[in-house]
Amino acid sequence: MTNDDQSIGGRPTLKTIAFMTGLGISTVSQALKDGPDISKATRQRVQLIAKQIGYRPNRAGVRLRTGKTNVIALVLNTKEESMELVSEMVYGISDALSGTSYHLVVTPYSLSDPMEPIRYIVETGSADGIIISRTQPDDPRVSYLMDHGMPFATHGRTSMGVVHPYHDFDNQAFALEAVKILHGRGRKNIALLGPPPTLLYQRHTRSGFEAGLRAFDMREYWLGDIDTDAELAGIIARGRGLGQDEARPDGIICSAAISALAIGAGLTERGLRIGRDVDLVTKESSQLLSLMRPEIICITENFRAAGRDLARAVMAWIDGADPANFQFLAGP
Amino acid sequence: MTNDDQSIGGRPTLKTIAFMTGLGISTVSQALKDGPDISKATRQRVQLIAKQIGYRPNRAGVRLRTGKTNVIALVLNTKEESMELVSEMVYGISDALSGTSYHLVVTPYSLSDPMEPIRYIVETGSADGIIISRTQPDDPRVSYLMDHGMPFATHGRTSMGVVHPYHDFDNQAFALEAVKILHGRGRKNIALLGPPPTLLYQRHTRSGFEAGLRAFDMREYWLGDIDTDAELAGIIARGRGLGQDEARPDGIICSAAISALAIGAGLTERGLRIGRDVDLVTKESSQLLSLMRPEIICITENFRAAGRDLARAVMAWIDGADPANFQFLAGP
DNA sequence: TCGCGGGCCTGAATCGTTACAGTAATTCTA
DNA sequence: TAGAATTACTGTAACGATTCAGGCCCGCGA
Repeated sequence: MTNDDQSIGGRPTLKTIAFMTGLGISTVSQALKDGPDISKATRQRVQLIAKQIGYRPNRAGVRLRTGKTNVIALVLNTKEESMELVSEMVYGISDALSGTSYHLVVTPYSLSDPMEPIRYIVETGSADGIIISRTQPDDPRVSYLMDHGMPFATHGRTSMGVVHPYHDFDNQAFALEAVKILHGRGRKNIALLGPPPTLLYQRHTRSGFEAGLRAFDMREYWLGDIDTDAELAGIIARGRGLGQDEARPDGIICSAAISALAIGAGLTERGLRIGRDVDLVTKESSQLLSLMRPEIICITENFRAAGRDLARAVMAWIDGADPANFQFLAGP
Repeated sequence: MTNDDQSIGGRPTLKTIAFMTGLGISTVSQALKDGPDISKATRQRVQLIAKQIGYRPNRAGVRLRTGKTNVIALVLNTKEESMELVSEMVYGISDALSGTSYHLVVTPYSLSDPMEPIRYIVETGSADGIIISRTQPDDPRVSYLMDHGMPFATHGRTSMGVVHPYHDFDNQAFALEAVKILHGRGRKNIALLGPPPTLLYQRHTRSGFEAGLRAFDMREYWLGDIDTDAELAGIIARGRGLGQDEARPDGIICSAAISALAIGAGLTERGLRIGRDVDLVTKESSQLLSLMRPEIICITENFRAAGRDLARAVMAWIDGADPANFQFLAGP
């Protein structure tokens, strides 16, 4: 015999409530989830007691029996993710998860293989849904997750003809808007420091940028083979180089706050004044940049909202909703 | 009868291995953890097969049976935590956790009550250990966790006469060093923008600051009732105010990068040049600040290392190690 | 009055794991 | 060589939850 002594301590279980109400364990279980076979009176009685004693279902028990983990996993890359993204995304997700039974597990990976954490989660069934970032146009993680029937949502879109939830910033609109702003300030010769070509939003950015140039009859200053994922030192050097170039750009559009800072630092070193000699337009996700460097023009990307959308999308998919209904494109 | 058909699909369990080896389930369980009652030959055989088929213990099963969750919880405040801290701490912890059976659950709270998430975790037993930040001199979370026998580690120290693991940046040494640097640059009249007095490291910072002033025969410019937790707008305004003050400081020491930026912005607005009219020394945790404002003098605080230390400390405590052995003070 | 269908509740089986009390077979002791 | 001790392994009972096949009782129709 084990602990039949329900009066003493420990965390309440169904057994505790069963003992208190004089009902059977299975009755209590059903009553708590408003099963139709249980009389209304009993349901209310059970639920009242449960609330009184602060009953909370044991996650391990539920998970073992049903396979439901009540966990959402956020998979991040240790190296390449910006600090704002990590922090804000975590908060956004937690926000959406608060009040639900879900917990947030963060699973970073430093290894070169982005599939590894995904495979681990699927194989060990350690989450009900996954949120991934740095989405690629043809992302093997997406096909893998689809194949294995694991609900997920991506930060950024794919171009694989697969329908899945995503939240994406409208980088095309951003780039177009940025060009427009520069045009409004009389700029003509524009450089673009965009994301690396492995990420789909590079194409969106590029496309918006080019559309803008055409619309306003401006020309591109080609920055060369450099992107926002490059080493900061390299970006600074590039900025320095621009300072010496006769044909230097008079406007620069940048897809990441930190890269804007870096290229700006390089320009400043060479005596170019931002906001006068050159205009700098960038995305930023906190008010930090615009507050501290008002001469840099900022367009806000809200990672917290992204986290919220993604978490809600994954939960909905888990609950059987149509993933097609959870594709968000956030305007600048 | 249920699925006795171990040959088909699904994730391998002890039962699978038992079937394959012809042994009993409990034998397999023991063999996998090198139980002394099992012959060496059998142990090796079982372990070989387990490796071959990629057996991983079911977390829910273990958790239900043993109560061990294999989870470390990181509890953060949504509002007050800096983005670098969140991001870097998460990575540091993950770093320490990788290769172990632990998962990291992040539990932010936006409510005013810092005890709430702590209570939740303890009451529902949803983690084996907890990492908390923004530690106060007399922190109710610490007493609660001690009382309930839940292993934890704090970012920052307490002054409660309770022995527990912590990782703290040596803010006393930082402040002293900062004063020394300012002295080396010929500064005399120093202001301190420190943390709020509710946090213990305010005292450490203050003490190092005052020791430095005494050692180098410098004097303090009293900033008034303002700290690094203040609204940015307020800090900027304070910086602006300094620009108009005849007796203004010629050196400012700041405990947070973002506040340094803010006060710097205020100073700049009033035409004071940082690095010439005033020197600004601050802590920073990423290279971001040096990029934004190279004229600000930076001393690095490494949150990633903090996360690593804290995670290791908690795991060790869970394993029964003496918490007194895991108190880290990181030099500037 | 008999039978039958609801309404309301319960017991048993199960998820994967571990702890513990056995149980054979073998070896050792006297 | 009988009995004790050791070795190597196994069955059972939990941990807490859910599911499902009953079971009992009552009322209603024939």
